[in-house]
Amino acid sequence: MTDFNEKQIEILQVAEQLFAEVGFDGTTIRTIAKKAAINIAMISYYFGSKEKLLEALVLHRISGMSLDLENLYHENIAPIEKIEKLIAYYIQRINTNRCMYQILHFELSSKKREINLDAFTQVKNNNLKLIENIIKEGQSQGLFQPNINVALLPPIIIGSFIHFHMNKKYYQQILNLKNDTAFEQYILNDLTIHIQKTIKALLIYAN
Amino acid sequence: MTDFNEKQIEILQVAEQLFAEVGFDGTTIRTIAKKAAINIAMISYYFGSKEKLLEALVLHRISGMSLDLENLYHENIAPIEKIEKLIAYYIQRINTNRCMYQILHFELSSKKREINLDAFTQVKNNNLKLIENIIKEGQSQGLFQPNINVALLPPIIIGSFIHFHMNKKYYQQILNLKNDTAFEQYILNDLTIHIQKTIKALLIYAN
Amino acid sequence: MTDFNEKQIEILQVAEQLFAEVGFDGTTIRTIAKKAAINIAMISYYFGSKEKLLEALVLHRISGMSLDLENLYHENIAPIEKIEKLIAYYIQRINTNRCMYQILHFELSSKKREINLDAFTQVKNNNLKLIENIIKEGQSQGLFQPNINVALLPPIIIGSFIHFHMNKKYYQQILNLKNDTAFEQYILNDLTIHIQKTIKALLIYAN
Amino acid sequence: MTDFNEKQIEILQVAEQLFAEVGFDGTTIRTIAKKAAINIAMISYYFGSKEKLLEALVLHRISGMSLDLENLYHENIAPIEKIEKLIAYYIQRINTNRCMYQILHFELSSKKREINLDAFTQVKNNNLKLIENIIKEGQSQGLFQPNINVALLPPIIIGSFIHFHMNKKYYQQILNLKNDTAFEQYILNDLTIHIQKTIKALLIYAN
DNA sequence: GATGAATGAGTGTTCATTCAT
DNA sequence: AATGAATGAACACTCATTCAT
Repeated sequence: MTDFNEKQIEILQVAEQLFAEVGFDGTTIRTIAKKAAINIAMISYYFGSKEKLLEALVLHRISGMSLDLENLYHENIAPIEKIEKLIAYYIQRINTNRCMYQILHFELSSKKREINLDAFTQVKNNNLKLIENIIKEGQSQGLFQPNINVALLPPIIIGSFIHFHMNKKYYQQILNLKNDTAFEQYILNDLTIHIQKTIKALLIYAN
Repeated sequence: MTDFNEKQIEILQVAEQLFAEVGFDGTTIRTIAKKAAINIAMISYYFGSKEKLLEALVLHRISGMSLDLENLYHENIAPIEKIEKLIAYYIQRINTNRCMYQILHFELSSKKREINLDAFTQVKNNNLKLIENIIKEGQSQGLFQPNINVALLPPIIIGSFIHFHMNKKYYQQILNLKNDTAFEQYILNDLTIHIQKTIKALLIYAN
Repeated sequence: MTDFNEKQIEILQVAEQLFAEVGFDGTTIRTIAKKAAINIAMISYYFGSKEKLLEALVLHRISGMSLDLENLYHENIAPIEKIEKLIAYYIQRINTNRCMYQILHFELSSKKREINLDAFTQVKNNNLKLIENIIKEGQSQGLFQPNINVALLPPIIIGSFIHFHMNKKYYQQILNLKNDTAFEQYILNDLTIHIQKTIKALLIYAN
Repeated sequence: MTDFNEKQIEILQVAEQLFAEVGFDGTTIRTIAKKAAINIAMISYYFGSKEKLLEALVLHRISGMSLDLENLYHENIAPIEKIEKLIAYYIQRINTNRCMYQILHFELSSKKREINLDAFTQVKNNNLKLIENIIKEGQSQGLFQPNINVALLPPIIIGSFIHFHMNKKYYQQILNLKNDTAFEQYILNDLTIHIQKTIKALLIYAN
């Protein structure tokens, strides 16, 4: 997948952080160059242009956003447990790739650039398929409700997480999370449990 | 609240759309000026600077984002119905203020500018309080589960919506929504119902 | 013709000299700005871009390159005298517009830029027509040879002058012209006479 | 004369064409390198710098621009015929070396670079000497006029040709020369005859 | 109160050249 | 001998802002 050298990787990492923190337009190649300790010309030299750097970055990182949980489906545990595991893993995965999600969120809604997001679509399809399979299994066993709109489950999981993280300062305040570690812990514990509970309730509860 | 003249309102409207579409950094005051058919110098003249325009915009629009549902609480209907009504109203309200949400989402996570978002915090607190009251009512009647993390309900509602809308193209494709109207309709019908169902299940279902 | 303000005229003059001396590509807008004592941004501001400055310059100056000798044709002197007067005036005119000729010579043969030279074509056509009329007059009076290729007369006049001027250093040396004044004088006297003599011989001499 | 290897020759050829077409400043070493299918570093490596490449090119090509017509002088034909032959040969020679003439024309008038053009001066002196000898022969036989400014004959020949070629598009249009071949043929026939006629008239006609 | 003209700082990019290999 | 990687300097241009009127 990666035919990037050490310096290129360094540039990609720095760019990812900056694009996430201050946006693509808010990031100058001089800032990237300084932070990555490379010459300004290197970005054009390596990637062609600032915009192509973004494209390269997205392509480079997007593959790692797929849920590689093929074996989860075949585990000998109840579907509800699979869902729990999946959500926990999903959230942890989003959390890891938070920067890229931030970048993509902006680019998806921006009418400014037209970057190729086919790879991202692929990832979303893969993840959706995985969820769908587990749901179907639970439905065939009569454990889950029949009328589940599977396509709208990722929005709940991802959306809740992203929104929670976007409003970090607010939630740190009202939930009395005094530092970043506490916030991170809250995500991996309370928020995860909350989302698990929510999805489980939706799957099981007959309305 | 508004001591803005006609031209200023026009600028704010144009700015809101552009900031939402291409971001703050991606928007030039020349673009705003051209679209609003005013002189370039007017933005600095009226608002002080581009950044202060953003602040003025946020302040100007944020008040309208509060859920004005004081009377809903006192309506003589079951708490579960109140929740349903609240969610429908909430989503419709977010949908109306979509541009501003987009802007705020970026600014909240951006480390670039330090704009005063106290008013937004206030709105969030108000909305949270409203939800909390209805939940408590339901709980006191033994209709809702006791252990509800109320603070995490808005993330589900807003987050799901925002994520759904951010990935508009993707969902239009997989849900076969052929135009913008169909997409809008899907939000106000299917997505709303889905979120209502999710929250209701969470409130009622004992895990 | 000119809707340029004082500063714009200044820029055009400086640009003309520099484009002629070191070429368009050899001239930087910084050099122009410094020499014209204006801000770098002014060139883009006034003319749009460096290339558009060139176009504006050509358009601005080209009209002055037409031979305004309508009355010469109606003067009551022999055609041969008209030719003499025309050549003297022509050379003096080219000499005055030397910079622009230099620029145009390069642009005409350059495959790099595609600037609109219709106005220049017009000028050439006008000048050619004027010469043609005088020649025809001389021919109808039996003074000039009948088979004159009129279109090839300007190349002799202009070409000789340009080539002479291009090789200024060389001709200064072999003709012992010790300074610029002497060189200029040689052009207006000896070279002019030489070209007049050449054209006259061609028109009169039967081969 | 040439101690250049195959690759160097290739570079020189490519450079000559590009310098003529888009100018020295308009040509990048990357373009040369790509067209000559060599590494970018090779130009500096072989020639020292881009500027030194130009000098090497001029030196390399300039020797071939001398009129090698020593035997013409001793041919047993009338001086006027010698002049005719010389002009035809001269024009054909200039036409062959057109690219180099273009380059030199720009460099001669450019105040940017200071390249050594002694070799070119030598060539011009040689050519002038040759013409001078033939003229003197004609004068001593009483065939040519006595007061001929020999130094101003090359400007007529070269200048006319160069100017004609510079304005290729214009003359193709007004002379109805539909393609490059027709244009080339016109040069070798009509233009050559025109210049021959002009010079002959000047030499013979008593004014 | 309102604006056209003007500006300095900063943008992404390209340049000829160098250097380690 | 030859080259891919790398670089500092310079490029044309755009930016938000200011100021005299």
